[in-house]
Amino acid sequence: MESRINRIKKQLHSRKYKLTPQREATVRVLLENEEDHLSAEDVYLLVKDKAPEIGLATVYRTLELLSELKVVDKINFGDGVSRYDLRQEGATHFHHHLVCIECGAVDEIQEDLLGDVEKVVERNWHFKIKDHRLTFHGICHRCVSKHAEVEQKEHNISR
Amino acid sequence: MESRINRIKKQLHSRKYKLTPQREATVRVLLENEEDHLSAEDVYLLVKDKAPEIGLATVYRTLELLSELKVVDKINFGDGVSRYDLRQEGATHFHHHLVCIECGAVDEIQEDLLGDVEKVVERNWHFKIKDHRLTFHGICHRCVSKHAEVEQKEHNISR
DNA sequence: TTTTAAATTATAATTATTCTAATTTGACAC
DNA sequence: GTGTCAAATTAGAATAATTATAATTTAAAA
Repeated sequence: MESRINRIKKQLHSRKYKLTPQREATVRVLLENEEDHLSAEDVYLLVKDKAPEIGLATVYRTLELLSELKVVDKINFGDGVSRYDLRQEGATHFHHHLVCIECGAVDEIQEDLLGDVEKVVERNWHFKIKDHRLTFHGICHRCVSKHAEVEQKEHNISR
Repeated sequence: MESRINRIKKQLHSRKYKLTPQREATVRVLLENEEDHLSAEDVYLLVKDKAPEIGLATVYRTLELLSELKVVDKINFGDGVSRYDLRQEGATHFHHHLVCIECGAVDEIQEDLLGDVEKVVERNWHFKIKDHRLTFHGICHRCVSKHAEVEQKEHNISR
């Protein structure tokens, strides 16, 4: 964790930005909640525990800065809120998401599934791809197996 | 166009909704601007020409209703605005987008590029896919060729 | 035509995000 | 260590997008 923060600090410095306490607290919150998909408000509330004097505007500015540096990616899942997701260190592309329309869970796919598709797009549409957003909407593995259980029960009853 | 509206009317009726003049005007605007990616506000302004008494809230409600019916898809390209995009009749999935980071243009890809990827996701993640959102961010063919022109000019000068 | 649930309007309220102006601070030069 | 100053922060106001409310109107079935 410390080394990760140090590397982000260096990234900031190389672009003449400072790692202020507020920024550091924000980064720590993101690292500690790596698997979540926090909104600016969520981050703000969590950062307040570490640095109670921080303002919401600072959180927004910090998240925007981290987006610029490609430390986080900003994404919108269709509710009206932007969410911020840590990018894996060294990853050149944003990872993919599975959004469950039943329970609302958001799972991640770190594998790059789009290599072939991107080749086709670059060749056929003459479009130079810099990044992508890929989200699947459907039913997550937990809800799918919940359905299976229910069906099993119904089957038992009808015997 | 009329037949398309009639089919949408039937879709509404089959779910016990009415095709009010406001809704019809909204659908017409969407059909007339099929290649654009209009925000609710954009739609509102265009509908006002046809039906000046319409309110913005009605446009929002209508667009939400059309989303439910899968006549349009709601999408967000990262500016804070939701945009509404007509789905091709009979298409089971939303089409893909190319967003140019230089000129802001949004182009569409109607081809289904994700067939194979979706099979992999369903098999490996046990996720039942219902829909998807795929957007590429990069440089559109127009801007790419603009770059090429500039390079050509620079080359000519340096001769 | 009448009836009635559904839809609309105008406006207020809410929510997310950005801006502003005054103040504070991190980091470098001395 | 101290002074300096651009960069960053804060609090709060402003803006923009979207949704809710309550009174009124209307599409369409009987």
